[in-house]
Amino acid sequence: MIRDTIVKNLEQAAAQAQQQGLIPQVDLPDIVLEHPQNPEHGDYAATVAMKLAKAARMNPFTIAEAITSVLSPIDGVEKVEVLRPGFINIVLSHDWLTRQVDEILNQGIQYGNSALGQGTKLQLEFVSVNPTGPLHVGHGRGSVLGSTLANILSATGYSVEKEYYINDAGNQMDNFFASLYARYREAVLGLPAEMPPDGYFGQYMIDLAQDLESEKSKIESMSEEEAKAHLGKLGLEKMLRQIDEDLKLLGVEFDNWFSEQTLYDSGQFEKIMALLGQDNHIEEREGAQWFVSTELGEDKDNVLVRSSGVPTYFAADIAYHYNKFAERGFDRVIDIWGADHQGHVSRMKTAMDALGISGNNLDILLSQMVSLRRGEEVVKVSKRTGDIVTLREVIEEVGADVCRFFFLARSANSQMDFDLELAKKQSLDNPVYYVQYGHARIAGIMRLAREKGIDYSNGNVSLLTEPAELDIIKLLIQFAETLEIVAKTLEPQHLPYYAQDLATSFHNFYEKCRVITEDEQLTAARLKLVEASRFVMAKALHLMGMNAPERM
RNA sequence: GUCCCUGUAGCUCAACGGAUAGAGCGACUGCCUUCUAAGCAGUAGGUUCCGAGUUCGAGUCUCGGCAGGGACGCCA
Repeated sequence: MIRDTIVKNLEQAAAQAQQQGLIPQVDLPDIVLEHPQNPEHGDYAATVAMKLAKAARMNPFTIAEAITSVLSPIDGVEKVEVLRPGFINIVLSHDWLTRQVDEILNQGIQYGNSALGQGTKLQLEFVSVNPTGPLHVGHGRGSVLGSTLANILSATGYSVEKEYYINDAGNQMDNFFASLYARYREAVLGLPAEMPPDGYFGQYMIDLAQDLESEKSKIESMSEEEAKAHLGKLGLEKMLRQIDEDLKLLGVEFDNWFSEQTLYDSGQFEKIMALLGQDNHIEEREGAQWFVSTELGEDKDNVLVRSSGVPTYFAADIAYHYNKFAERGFDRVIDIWGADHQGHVSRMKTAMDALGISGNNLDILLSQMVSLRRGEEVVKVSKRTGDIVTLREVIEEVGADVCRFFFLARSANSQMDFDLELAKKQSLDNPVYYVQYGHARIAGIMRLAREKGIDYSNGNVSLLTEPAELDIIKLLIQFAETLEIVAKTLEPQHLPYYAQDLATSFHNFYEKCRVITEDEQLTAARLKLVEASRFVMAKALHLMGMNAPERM
């Protein structure tokens, strides 16, 4: 990327300026290039001179001049200017810019990819909802976040595996089994039954029981324990299948579904307990096994194994994460959790440190709560009664693309209102369609070009001189930068905003510059630009898991 | 009480410590004999919750308030 080239050259120039005694030998800050808002300030701007001013005890303007005076020429850079108080503004050359159109066409669908991740083996775990009920909107947010990050991290050179962790062991499973068995007795066997007090009371449990009606004769011949286990196994499978289907509606798929139960079956759990015990991180109190995390800087200690002998969720999660790093060899792990798990973040990292795995290799993103609204009316959600609006209902109501875009465009750590009314009412003027319409217009032009049999392969891109044309090119070359920003910050909202900017600049171009005209030379050049825009626009949409429609 | 997230235009939200804080929706004014008007151009709309501090420079960092949400269990 030219951005990297410029940074490297500026670094060399700064070092050289120091060697020549133009500026004092102080530590050089990382050189950061930004895109100035004001086009008069060039295409890139460096602020290094201002940052050096204090340590160097020099006027930033003088520092900037010193650096630029020894800066060697850079291919693609036309002009380097120093402006008060000490900005180094960089203007790209017209020739280099237009050449990028050919470059994009050469790279095709690869354009925008980078080697940033250097093949780092990375696991992204998200959703991981307990399979005891259907997904709701909040889960949709996490799943869109996760799948989009996975796409972008793959494009930026990480070797990514997407995983869903199935909590198929422990308390909530017992509860689920007991609830299902009770519902089955009532709904299928017509017998009295008592739901567990903290059971799952949603209507879906009754539906689930009725779906298993074909098991009736088998169940009747079984003991209660056998029946519970049998129904539970089938019910769990059905729940998982439903979750999988709902996620697929949103365009979310996993590479691996990992069962919690296997941690116990494989001895993984025993292993981490032994490891922690051996380093004196475990103490027994009142019959329970405690992780002495206060000694590692945590606010409190946490139970790993209850006095009943049943391990806690936390303990299983430690074993699970140990498995990710130590057994499966991931270099880096990213988890996406709901904000209600925030209290778990710090102790999880601490546990990793205790096992000799740096918690720094574990990133935990929290996706904040989503509340549903219908205009002024707040859509009430009650977990206890199971009275929830499911993710599937929302997708069916507003569409998967709208759903994905709305979730993506908001930073994960902001709570959001999802207004169903707005998502639908706006549907014709909404940013989602604005972006997709940009792609459809592009496709329309290319379609016409094909119908007319226009060969633009020899188009001369240097004929692209209109500001509207150059604006698009400048945005196209920012695509890879945007993907890297997302990969570094793990904040995918930059991509939908980029896509909107690109759509704006294309719509503007469309209005000002007719592509297919009598002028064959210009037509060919512009078709190249349109085709390059199509690659990038389609890729941006696909990375977000959205459709890039040919027509609308 | 402690900890985490948030507070930016009427609404929903952006903005690696940089130059004149931006989009979409909503409001108002223009633009369709042309490759799609699901578009374009323009106008109005801001004490970035409040107060201190750090610095050449703060919506962004620090501290203290205020407001909303969340977490503080041998639940997950």
